Amino acid sequence: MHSFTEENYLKAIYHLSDGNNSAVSTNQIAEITNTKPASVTDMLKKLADKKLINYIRYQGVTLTDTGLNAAVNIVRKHRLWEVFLVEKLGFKWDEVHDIAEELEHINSSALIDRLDDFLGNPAADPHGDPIPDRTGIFQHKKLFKISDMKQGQKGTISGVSEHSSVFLKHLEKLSLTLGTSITVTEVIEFDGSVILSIDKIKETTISREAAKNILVML
Amino acid sequence: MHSFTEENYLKAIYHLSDGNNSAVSTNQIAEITNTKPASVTDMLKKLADKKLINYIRYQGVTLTDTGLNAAVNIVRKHRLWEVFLVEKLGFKWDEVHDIAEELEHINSSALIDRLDDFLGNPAADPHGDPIPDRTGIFQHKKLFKISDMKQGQKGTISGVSEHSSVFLKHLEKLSLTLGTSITVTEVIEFDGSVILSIDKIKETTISREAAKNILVML
DNA sequence: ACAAATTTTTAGATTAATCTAAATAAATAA
DNA sequence: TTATTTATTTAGATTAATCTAAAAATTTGT
Repeated sequence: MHSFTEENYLKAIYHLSDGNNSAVSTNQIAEITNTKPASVTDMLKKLADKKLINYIRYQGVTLTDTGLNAAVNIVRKHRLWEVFLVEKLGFKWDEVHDIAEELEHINSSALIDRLDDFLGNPAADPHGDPIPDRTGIFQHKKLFKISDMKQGQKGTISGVSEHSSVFLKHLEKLSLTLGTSITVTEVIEFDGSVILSIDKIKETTISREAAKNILVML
Repeated sequence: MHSFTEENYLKAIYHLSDGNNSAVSTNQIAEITNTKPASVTDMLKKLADKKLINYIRYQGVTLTDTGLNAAVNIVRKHRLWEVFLVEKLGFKWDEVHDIAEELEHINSSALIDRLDDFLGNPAADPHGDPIPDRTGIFQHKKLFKISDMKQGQKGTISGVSEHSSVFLKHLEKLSLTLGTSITVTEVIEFDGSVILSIDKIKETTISREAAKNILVML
């Protein structure tokens, strides 16, 4: 198995390459793993030796099949644990990230497969992110940013692309939680703010920044 | 917080000191942590510096109040996770130890207190070991080894003092699981074997070695 | 296209946890 | 009580993951 640290690097590379397996830079990895670029270089050499990444000096990295597999498995564990924390233990969606960050490193496929069944094989985590099945396959629906919607378009909030507690609490306060139906009433030209009607009842204005991070199913 | 490794040493010392906080030797610790005595000495110095243990060279160690507290907390987490694995995920009692060994290091009191409530604040784990409450207090009933029982005595199986998978599977095969009522039919003088009647129906013979590791409530 | 800025890597240290081999202290046994 | 055995500690190395400072490669801007 891979060390706790190696797993965190694989996960970081996975998240940074955005599903496309596009090349990721040393500095980007350093940033999200809270380490220095020099440390990242060391680890990249190690991961390359283990054939988990494709690495050429000065040219960034991509995950190999093995590395991608490992990364997807960590993501699967993270998201299933988040569902457990929210659905079974009653945590709020903004409280689960850090705990899941620890739980995702527990190593037992029997555990995770049973947990998956116990939770009813959920398709998405509490933030709407898709959960890969035990073979690593994602079931994703196409989602759109509110910031890309035009006046009059309707949709159902189905995900977020920013997971910070402040942002999630903010959304909760505005009743912009998963499953909520919204219609774009107006897009303000001045600053890109968006006025939404929620469940056809109340109206709210959100900043362009917020609109970019809320994902809807049309 | 304490490192994963420090926690394992504290737990080892706790288990070895048998609830009495009696002094534990370097070699004993090395044995159950699968390390060498020299490594243990190094760690003991570190734990002593952190005031988690009372350590005088060549004289073994005991836990300080802080150290005891930390150890009991790990035990609490281990046992609650075991209940979760058996009661909620359907694992057998002989399958949960290793997984709980990993889960016990997850650090979040919110998590563990919610888990405790979710499980209905169980008093004991799947092997009958008592689970301390969030303040560290154990609720233990007095248990007796079958090997100490006399002919004719009755009791309910309420715990085991050996947790290996082989032993637990063996007990399961003999229907000697927690909650089973037994009566000592006969104690064989020759080798200390014990003949039991189970639920007043069938009879089984167990070795003295097995009898020493099954605990009953009279 | 070349100088300047940025990114990445190398070199050399540090810390935590471990080890082996040797030295020392304590316990045991003749 | 002295010699032997056993337990424990010290000394000195090793490995994984990190760091800072300096060097090298790449990218950018004029």
